[in-house]
Order: sequence, then C-alpha cells, then structure tokens
Amino acid sequence: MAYNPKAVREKWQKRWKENDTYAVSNKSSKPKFYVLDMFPYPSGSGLHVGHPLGYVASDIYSRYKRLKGFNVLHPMGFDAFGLPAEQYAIESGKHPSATTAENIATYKRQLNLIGLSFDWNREVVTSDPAYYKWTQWIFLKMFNHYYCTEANKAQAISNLIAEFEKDGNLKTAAYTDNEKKFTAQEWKSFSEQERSDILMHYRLAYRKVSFVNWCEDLGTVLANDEVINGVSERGGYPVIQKPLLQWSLRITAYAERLLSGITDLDWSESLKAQQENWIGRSQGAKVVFKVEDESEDHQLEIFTTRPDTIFGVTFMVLAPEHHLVNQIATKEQEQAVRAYQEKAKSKSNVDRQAGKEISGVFTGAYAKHPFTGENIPIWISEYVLIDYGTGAIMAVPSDDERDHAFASHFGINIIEICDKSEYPNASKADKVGKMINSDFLNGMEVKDAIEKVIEKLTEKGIGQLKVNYKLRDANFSRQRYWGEPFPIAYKDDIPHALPVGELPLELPDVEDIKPVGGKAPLSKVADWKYEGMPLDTDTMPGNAGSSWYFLRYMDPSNPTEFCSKEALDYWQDVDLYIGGTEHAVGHLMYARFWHKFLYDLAYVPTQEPFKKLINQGMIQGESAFEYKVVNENKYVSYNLKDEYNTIPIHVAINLVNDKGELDLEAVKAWRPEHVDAEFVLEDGKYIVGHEVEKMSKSKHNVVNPDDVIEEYGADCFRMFEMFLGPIENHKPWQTKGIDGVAKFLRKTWNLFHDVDDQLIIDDEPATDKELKVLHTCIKKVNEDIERFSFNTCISAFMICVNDLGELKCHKREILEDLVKLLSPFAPHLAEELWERLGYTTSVVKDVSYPEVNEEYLTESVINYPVSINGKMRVKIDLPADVNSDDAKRIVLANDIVQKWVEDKDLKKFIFVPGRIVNIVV
RNA sequence: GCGGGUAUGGUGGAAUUGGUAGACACGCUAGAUUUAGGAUCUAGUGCCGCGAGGCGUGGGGGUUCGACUCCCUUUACCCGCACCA
Repeated sequence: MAYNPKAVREKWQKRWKENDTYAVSNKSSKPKFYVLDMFPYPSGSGLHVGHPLGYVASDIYSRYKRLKGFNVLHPMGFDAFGLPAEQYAIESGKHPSATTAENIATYKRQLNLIGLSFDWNREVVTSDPAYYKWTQWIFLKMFNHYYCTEANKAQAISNLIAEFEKDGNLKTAAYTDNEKKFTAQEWKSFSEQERSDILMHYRLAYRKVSFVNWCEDLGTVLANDEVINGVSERGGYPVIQKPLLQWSLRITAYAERLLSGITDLDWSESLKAQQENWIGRSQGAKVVFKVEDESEDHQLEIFTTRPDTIFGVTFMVLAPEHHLVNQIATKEQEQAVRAYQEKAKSKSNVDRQAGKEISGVFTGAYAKHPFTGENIPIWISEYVLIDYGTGAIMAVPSDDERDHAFASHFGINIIEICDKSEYPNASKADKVGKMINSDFLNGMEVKDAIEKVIEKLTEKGIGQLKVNYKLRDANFSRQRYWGEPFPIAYKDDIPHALPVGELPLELPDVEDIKPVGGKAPLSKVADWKYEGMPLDTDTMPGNAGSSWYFLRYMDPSNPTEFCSKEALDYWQDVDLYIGGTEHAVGHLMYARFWHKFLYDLAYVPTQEPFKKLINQGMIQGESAFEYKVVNENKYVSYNLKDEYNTIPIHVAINLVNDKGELDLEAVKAWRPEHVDAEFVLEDGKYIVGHEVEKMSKSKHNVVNPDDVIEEYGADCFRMFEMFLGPIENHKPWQTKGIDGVAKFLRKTWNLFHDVDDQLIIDDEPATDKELKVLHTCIKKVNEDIERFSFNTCISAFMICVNDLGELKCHKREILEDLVKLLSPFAPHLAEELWERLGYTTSVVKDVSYPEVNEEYLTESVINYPVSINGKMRVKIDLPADVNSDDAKRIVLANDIVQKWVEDKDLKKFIFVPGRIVNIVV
C-alpha cells in the first residue's frame, strides 16, 4: 500500500477530535498569540474552494506559532443572523433557526475536513441567546452613554442628567445634534417625554427618523443593493424613501479617533485608504447666513471648505429636504418647490446621484451676505445632499465646477474672486491663487485668506472653524425577524431600557415571519410585551453580532460577563486577522467603533481590536461556455463559433475535461434540452470556451473542496491552495495544477518508505550535503511564514524533497526535522510519519519548530557569477574568504573572461563578497 | 473624477536591503519502462538565430559598474468611493 491520504486524514482527524488536541487554555505561562478568521455567514450552498484560502493560511500560521512556543487562540464561529436565512425561510417555509443550524453543520463538517486547528469549544454563534444576551447588553451600554468632548470618551448618561439638573446644558461638552439650550430650571420643568427626546440627541444608541427604501408592493424594506434604478430587484416594483423612527449608533462621535487610529494599524494601504475615505474628514468653516422673511428671520447654516471665496457667492442651494425650504419659499414659488421636492423624494439616493442633468428651483427667498449685505437668491437642488454638511451650501460659481454648471444653466451671475494666472494648470478645485474682488481679502493667497476670513467670521459671531465628516451615524434598526431583538420597552411611547437581569430578551418563535403592511414581523406577536409595555418590534442588523465576536472567543461561555477581565488581560487583542476585502469599511469600521466604546468604559484593554490584517484574494472560477446558435437547438464547438450567429451559455465546468472537451453524454443528462440538440464538432470533439469569473452557482463554475479533498486529500488541498500564489492575489482555480503538489506529497512519503511501503529510515549520521539541503529549507520556510509568503514555502519544500530524493537520504536525523517543518502545512501526513518514526507524541503540538543552524549553510567555496559590462558570462568558484585582489587575479586568468576582455581596457573591477563579480571594459 | 493596486514565458508564479531574470509547479516536446494508464522515470522547454551571438520583466526616458527592483513619464487592466460643498 502506498500513501493513502484518505485513510491518513480520517485516522488523524478522528484522533484529534478524541484528544481535543486543539483546545486552548486561558491559563498559560506561554506568550499569547491570537489568530482570527473573519466570521463566516453560513450560507445554504456551503464552502467553495475560494473560501478556505484564508482559513488555510491562518491555520498554517497558528500551527507554526504553536510550535514556536506560543499559546495560540484560533477560534471559529458563525455570523448566523441575517437576511439570506430569512429570505430563504420565507420562500421555503422552513424556520430560519432550522436552516441556520443545518448550514452551520455543513460548514463545520467542511472546515474539519480541511484539518483546520480550531478550538471548537470556543465556537460562537450570534443567534444563540447566550451570545446575543451580550450584544443586547452592549447596546444598552451605548443607550446609557453619551460622548463627552472634554474627556474625549463615552460617559454615563446619568452624569449628563445630573449636569442638566444642576446647570442645564449651557456649558455641556458633549457630542450632540441637539441645538436647544436650556437652563436647569427649564430642564426640571420639562415633561418626561421632552426629557427623553432631548437625551436622545446625546445617547450613543438613539432613535431618530431615518429613511428606508420602502417597496409598497412587496410590503417590505429593501437594502440598497436590492434596489435597482428606483425599482425593486425582485419584481421591479417602485421603491420610495420612507421615513421611519429607527435606532442609530452615534459612530460619528468617534470619527476623529477612528481616523487617527488608522495610522498605527498594520493593514494594507488600500484598506487604510478606504477607511480614511469613508470617514472623509474635511476642514472648513461653518457660516450663518440670515434669511429675511416677512414674518420672521431665519438662520441658514452652511458648511464650506472654501470660506475664502465668500465674496464670490452669487446664490445659495439647499437640499430639497432641508427643513427651512418650506418656511422660506415664497407664495409664487411654493408650487414649483413642492413639485421638485416630490420628484426628489421618489428617487432613491443612488438614482439621485446617478442623474447628471442639472436641475433646481428658485425658492423666491434671499439670504443676506454676511459682509456685503447683498441679497443672494436661495435655490433648491438635488446636487446638495441633505446628510452631508448642513444640507446647504453657499454657491461660488467662479471656483466650483458644479456651482459653475448650475449658474450657467440658470443664468446666474458669476463673480471672479480668485486669480489663478500664476497657476496655469490649476483647476477650480485646487486651493491656489490670489484673491480679487474680495474686499479685505484682496491680494491674499487662498491659504491665508481662509485663515483670515475664519478669523473675521468668528469675530462677528457668524461663523467658525469646523471639521466635517462624510461618516454618518449607522442605522441600527431592521424591520426583520431574524436578528437580535432590542431590549427596549415603550411606556407612553418613551423608550426604556430593560433591566440587565432580563437579558437575553429572546427572539420569540414565530411561525409566519413575513412582514405585513410595512410592519416588522415581531409586531404580529401578540404578547411581545414586557410588564405590559410593548417591546420594540425591530431587530438589530447583521453587523451587531459581528462587531464584538472576537472578544467573546476569549471567554465564550461566561454567563455573567461578555468576557472576563482576566481573559481580556491575557489575550488583549487580535494579533493577526485574515479575511476578504468585502468587509473593508462596514464590519471593520463598526468593530473598531464598538471596541473603542468598550475601551472608554474600561472593559477592554486596547484601543484597536485588530493589530495586523491581511486581505486574502478571491479565488475565481474558470467558467466554461458552449455556443448556441440563435433560434436553433444547435451547439457549435469553440473554434467554429464565428461561422454561426451564436450566444455563449455557461456549462458546468465539471463536465469538461483537462483538454477543454465537453462530455456530451453528461451534458445531455444535465440539461434535458440537450438531448435532441445538434452538436457541431471539431475533430470529433466539442471544445468549450473559457473565461475567468467570480465563482458562483449561477455560472456553474463552483469547485467544491469536498470533492478535491476526496480525490487528493486534505493536505494536498491545503498546500495547493497556498501554492497558487501570494495570499492577497486574486487568481483562478485550476484543478489540473494540483498534480504537482500531489506528486510532492508522494515523494515525501517515499523518503520514508521503499516500493513495498516498508519503512526505510536509517540512523546513520547525516552528511554535510544533506544538512545543507535541510537547513536551507528550514531557513526559507521560517522566513517565509513570517512574511506570509506561503507559496514560496511550498516551493522550498519541493526543492528540499527533490534534493533529498536525489541524495537517496532516508536518515532519521534529517527526516524528523522535515516532518516537524511540514506539520503546519500537511498536519495529517506529518502526524502519520511522526508515528511511523516511532513517536507516541503529537507533531502538531508536542515538538518545537526547527530552527536554522547557519553553520550548515556556509561553504568554503562560492560559485560566483561573473558579469562583463553587466551581463553574466561565466561562473567561477572562489574561496569564501577571498579578497578583492585575489578574486581579480583569479577571475582575469579565466579563459572565458579573457575571451570577453581580450585587449580592451579594464575600466573597473567590482567585487561584491558573496554576491557577484562585475568587470567593466 | 478621486483614492488604492497590478503588469515578468503557453499558464500559476519566483527573484527578501539594487547583484546570475524566469526558482518551484502546470502544460508542452522527445525518450525509457509498462498487463497503454489521467502511472513512474530521464532529458529539453523565455524569444530570435544553424551557430557565434543578440533580444528580453506593459511602453518611453533617466540614475548606476549593475535596475523586475530606485526616479520621471506614459498606457492598459482590476478594486473601492463618487454631485462630499
């Protein structure tokens, strides 16, 4: 019997499970290391070969760190709440808890098949009440805290209430969208409802009216990506923006800290850039314009990054939804304004941004210029967004492209206020030039003018320096069933937190989870009440449970705390996080925010949760195409397709062989319409076309790891995934390349066995040559794991095994180290060989990783490449300790060198010890 | 438009601080062995050329004894964001 990967896999996976080999303790004298994979959502279709790329990489690193003497936390769990399960439940009639459990079982089976070293005792599932108890608990903490801008951290809302009772909010330092000032006396006179409303403007988890994509015909709220061109993706029904009172999280309070924290993270540049972009800090000024009305005066607040251009303002623009619009619009313009607002409302955000035509309506009102006192017409237009800045701008057509286009379109005056003649290539957006037609700013450079005008605005009390962020507070309510219920009950419509002792507030078991009449599914539960008070009927979004799961792994079954202080003090934070780029802003931003919040409350010891992060690339599928003749049941082979009028159709990749030939019998069984079809062949074969695409069911290009493992074994699968290329790269999966790795594993086996599969280990001392081969590999593998270059590790192993094979080396001294070295990559094979070497210990946990001994790598003679004029011409052996002069003498005496140098002048002789010789003639 | 990234044989890729470009593997070619099998082994395989040799890391330019690597410039593709005031 030769190497039987299946038997080896089954034997060792069983034994690891029996021995609980990968269990991790929180009590250890060893240094800790925390390796985390991104939380998978257990979808119904299971894993394809692209998913495990990151899992294999993190597993190799975890196993390596273990053998390097670290106590390694390497857990796995499931982000089990979410829309797909709910959607599937509605379609299939099965309860989401049932399908979720099935899907999790499939995922676990598949993950274990790969031989990943997770400590399943620490499994975390977000839909488990024992887990979401603490998600609810953190939510209540946010509800009961506000952000103090003086301490620059979250503080208890009770402190704020105490302050209000003492001084009102006259000197409160808090991050808030509250604009009303009140005294202590006034506070005391407020009703409970009023107080609650005011506090909502301070709480970090708060309720406000926000807009959802509402689809009347489907009777449900849709996610942004379910809305296409203003209609629902399913069915194509109209979608409108509907206001709903919903929970939000005040992530904007943390904008500055989330931004500045990025600097120290060991993440990829692109990821950091995406986060910075998302936060979108811009510095400018807040300016208040007066708007005079017949009855009363209004204040119009705008944000601008170019306050220096204030003398170029020729009109103002408000977002159509701006609260002032209806108050200031004149009678004559009222109708036009209303019509425009209606039109804007009917479009989704995406569509409003997609439309490039210039549109807008004059309100009839005028603002007063703060310096010149001139009347400035106020318009409304879609190009001003309600949720960026203040939802209003001062328009400066001379220095802003969009304002310019708008002014040109509507024939509005343009005043040049910035002389850019010294900057011939500058665009309007560039902050350069000399101010003109600008009163006290004339002659100043833009930069200085900005400073000066802010100074003046502050002096006059009508403006100030202001930092603005693109980042918006996160809508935290979903009108869905399959999520965490809010631990909030309403008494006379005033939200009250449930006592902590009542947590978890369990999701009731509901038969019919379809939303009805725009109400969340839980609204149909008759006794969804707490002590007679109605409970909130919305549920939390998917990112709730995944914003802190990495902390729960440290102490997964703690019934009294989300995680004990001891566990947190030991594990601290995640040392290595591996996952895809699809979470670049969403998950990673929320998780950082929650973590910082918990840090403020002194629950976690670190400011940032994920020190180092690696993005694994996507493994794409190789799609196969057949070419159907239009309007005929006829399929044409690839190279003949241009002779017909054809359309390409995806055909299942597993019906195609290595040579790109389609199995016609199989395809007839697969698709009934092929039975009577005519196939136009070339050389008697039907050749398919290929294209590299994202792996997906609909493209019929999915490769299942189960099948690959069945055929080649788990170790081969793991190593091949790594061998495909750098971990961050996107690359297509081509199963045919796997043979190289399979061959390597057989060769490794054969170093230990003869043709009859008898062990042939001998105890002779190793030769220098053998030691050099081994230690070259040890060195390379150690270095390459450290820099996450797993593909080159595999190459190093192949070279080592090839070389040992050539040397016919079967020596214990060499092979034992090789097995240890291989253990993180091919743990099943390594365990089997380790046992055959006579050990009862485990090579995945009881040994230390081999370290290089440089002595074995030094040579007395080095084979130097000799270049003449930078071109390599010959290789010459030189003593390792040769000096430049001796090297020159020896090299120049060489025949081949002489041939090239001949009688030419020797200009320069460069000798780089250990590297190269270069002769310039 | 802005931001980030990538570009090397037929293919995946290697070259860690500037020092032999193409490691390792797939594929391909030829041969050996064999109860012809998608097994194993041996040799070859960047391009041009019979050869000496020349050319060669998306294109152009530069720095250097020496550039895939550093600088300038340009093109193509991928990803993210996008009326951000």
